[in-house]
Amino acid sequence: MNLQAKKLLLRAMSISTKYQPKQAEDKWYSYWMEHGFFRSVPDEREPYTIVIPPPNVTGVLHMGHMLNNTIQDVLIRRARMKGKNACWVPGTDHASIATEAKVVAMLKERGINKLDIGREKFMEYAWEWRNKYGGIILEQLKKLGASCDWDRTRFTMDEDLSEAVIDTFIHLYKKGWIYRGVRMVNWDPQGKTAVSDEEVIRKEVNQKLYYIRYSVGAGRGADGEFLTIATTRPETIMADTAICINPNDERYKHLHGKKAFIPLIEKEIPIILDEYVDMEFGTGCLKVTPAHDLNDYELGLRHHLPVVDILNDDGTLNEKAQILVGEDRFAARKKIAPLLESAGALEKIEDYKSQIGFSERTDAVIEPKLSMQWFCKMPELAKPALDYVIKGDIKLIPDKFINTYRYWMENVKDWCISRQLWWGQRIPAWYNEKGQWVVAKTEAEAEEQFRVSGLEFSSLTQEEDVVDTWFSSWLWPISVFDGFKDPNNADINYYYPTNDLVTAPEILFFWVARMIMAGHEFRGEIPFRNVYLTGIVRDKIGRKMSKSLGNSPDPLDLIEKYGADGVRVGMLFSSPAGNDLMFDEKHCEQGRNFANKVWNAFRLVKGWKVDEKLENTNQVAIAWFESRFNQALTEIESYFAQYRLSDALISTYKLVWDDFCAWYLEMIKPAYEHPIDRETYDKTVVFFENVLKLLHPFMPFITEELWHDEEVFGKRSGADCCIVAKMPEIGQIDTQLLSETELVKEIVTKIRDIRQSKQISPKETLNLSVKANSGIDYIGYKNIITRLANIGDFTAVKEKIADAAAFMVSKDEFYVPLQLDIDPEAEKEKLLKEKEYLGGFLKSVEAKLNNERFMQNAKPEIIENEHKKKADAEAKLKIINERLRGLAG
RNA sequence: GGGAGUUUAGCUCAGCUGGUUCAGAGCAUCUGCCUUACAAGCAGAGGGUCACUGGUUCGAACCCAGUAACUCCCA
Repeated sequence: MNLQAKKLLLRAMSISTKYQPKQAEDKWYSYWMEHGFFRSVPDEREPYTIVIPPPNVTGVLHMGHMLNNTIQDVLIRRARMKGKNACWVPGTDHASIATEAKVVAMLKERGINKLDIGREKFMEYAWEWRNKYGGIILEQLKKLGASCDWDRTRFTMDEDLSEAVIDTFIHLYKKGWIYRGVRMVNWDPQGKTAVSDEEVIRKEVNQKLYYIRYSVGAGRGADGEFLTIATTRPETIMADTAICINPNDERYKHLHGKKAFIPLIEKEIPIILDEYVDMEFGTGCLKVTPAHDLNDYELGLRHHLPVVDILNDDGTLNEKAQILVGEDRFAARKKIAPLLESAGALEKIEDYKSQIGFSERTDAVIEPKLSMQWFCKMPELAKPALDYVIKGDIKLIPDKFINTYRYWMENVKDWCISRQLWWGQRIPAWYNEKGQWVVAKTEAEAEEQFRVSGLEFSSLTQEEDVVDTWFSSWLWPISVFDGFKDPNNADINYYYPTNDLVTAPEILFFWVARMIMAGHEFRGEIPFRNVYLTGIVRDKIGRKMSKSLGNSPDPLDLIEKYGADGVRVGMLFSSPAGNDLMFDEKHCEQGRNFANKVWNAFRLVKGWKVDEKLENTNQVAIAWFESRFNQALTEIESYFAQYRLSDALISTYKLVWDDFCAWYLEMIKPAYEHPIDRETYDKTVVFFENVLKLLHPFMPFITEELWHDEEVFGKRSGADCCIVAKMPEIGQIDTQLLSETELVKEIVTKIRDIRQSKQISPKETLNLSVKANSGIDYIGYKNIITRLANIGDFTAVKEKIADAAAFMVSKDEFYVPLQLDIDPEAEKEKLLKEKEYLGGFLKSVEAKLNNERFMQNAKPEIIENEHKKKADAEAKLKIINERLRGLAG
């Protein structure tokens, strides 16, 4: 049997050489749940609170959620282990448009039309849908290990939360900050609702620019006088109510005061003058369509033009268009071109690129449309919300977003809060038969108001519209703690303001800014202290990961493949705050490999047998790792304080893989089938426990799994879990020991290098001598060096040794006597190369020291350092010269 | 059109107040290894005009100005 086969057999018999995440994940997640470790109730400890950005109830977990929730879970687990009362509140958002669209689609499949069944029946179906599918995403979060307090799960349409929406609506209305009016809004013809400016996504699109002739003057047709306009929307010419030219445009001076005729329908419209018209664009003549363009609408207001709206709510042409009635706007656009052509009114068609608005939720092309909507005044809400961020009461991480935030808050427009949908909180306004209205919480209160103001009514009807989804989610940090219904309850007083909010920069204005406004308006304080803005998860070639592109891996598949811990580590490896993350599955693989490394390190320690009689020969290694651990811990704490999670993870990774596994465990590892002494073993077990704690926020499952190994850690009580273990605190750091050990590592590496280059097997024992010019006591590290480099004798000498491979570490000389011939020429070449380099270095240092201006301007410690560099280099040069002389002789 | 950001090794990114031999890490690559925890591993190695051009400075990846490319936000 060869070695490979033997090894495979051995593996099959003992515990697996590979970490198997699956069972551990299910087991420990249930265990944590059963023991209520995620549960938080107010107590005497300091609270640490995060409210989840509620994912859409229609949503399924995507990579953005993975990143976002991994970060939140790392923060919450860390806080928990630092002795805070950690509370992470989960929940979902009802997402008006998206959900209503799904339900409408579902009904359509069953042959049911929303309008036929009416509002109440529709809401029944919608609730049925959400009860069936609404929780999926939260279940998926559990697979990731999210340690949310599930008992606190909220939904933005829960009764209490909806009531808060209605109450705040009434509150703002009474303050005069909510009003109703006809305005140009962004109309989504597919969702058949208004959407806010923020929900419109502008994209550049290839279009056609149509040049259309309008005949001019009384004798139209006869003398053939016409003017030409350029438009991308020929199907709206029937809604034109004027032609506009720039009064300064010499080409059209003769048209002042004349009339033009819309082709096809031959409707007479005035030619008006306004400097708004860009003489350079198109022909310099602009068709004015107040009903279907925001700028035209404003132009129309200035010139008192009538408004002719030729579009239905679904984007088809209505009878006011006179022609193409019933056609969809895009179909009409295609069909009108030949009509114009045959009427001799189409001059030419050009290709043209321009920005068009699309609905964020339905991706339909947005139609500017005049309609009666509800608005919320923003300036007074925005002012304090801006101040909190400017003054630093709320920190944005990274702070580069402050500028963007400020710009938006200083240029904020009134918020269109009504939506022509059913799924959501219905606006509490009540109308009589004449269309007069009041705002009231209930019909009875509304009736009372009508009576008080002496208005007649026989029956009242409630406003059909619901409020914008964000009008409920802006209350989230308050409403999840019942802060509206019961403003002084124990929860809100304890948990609010929350600590950290982790979200995507895309919704900084949509959501974050408005939560700050709501926090100030309804509680007089900030809703959270820090906003951690994650990047967008992109694929390898920089495209945003999306379902429609099909470039996003299914997160659950990733978890299946690499384990939840592996995926969490993979997500965090390259995700500094605010920077987009170029996702590569390779990172998850690296995360999985890391878990496996920890697993195997544990197998090693677990396999050791203690011999109580043995003496501890590992004091130096133990002292070193202790210092190294504390040094790394200092670094990691500092990264966390700066929200540099990626750096914190990388530091942890290196501490565990390089320092603990590659160096420390190798330093103390007993020879095969040899026992270990009690003291070293016990210390190592403590180190391992500390390592597990440090790793836990990043890799909760494997750490919990190992934590409970009875053989190594003994039997633990049911509540003694890694998830609630106390995070290690920074202890003593022996800097001299640390720096000397770095030299020791260098010695070991150099010896390994000699073996590699001279083809000496690692199994062959070599001897080593040191001529320590620096005065460092290398013999004190004898145990470490002999074990790691397989050295037999290690002695200190006063003179150099002949017939030995030589190398230098710092300014100390090391000799490995070898039977082999040493090639003096190669040796000489190496030394000369080093000498040349050192010479150059020394020259540059001396140049600095001889530079008067450097000596005048540089800080004293810098100068001192240059002196030291000089002395070191000179010492080293001296040794090299001696050795060169030795070789020559 | 306005604003912000990015540009450092093949890839993803660090590099803080300008000052160590400062040009770094991980991944990938190459070489050698089944060495009794781990081949999902170990040992070693190579790899960069710090986008470009100027300036400030005793000294610049870092500060300033300009240029280019890319990204995002707003109109």
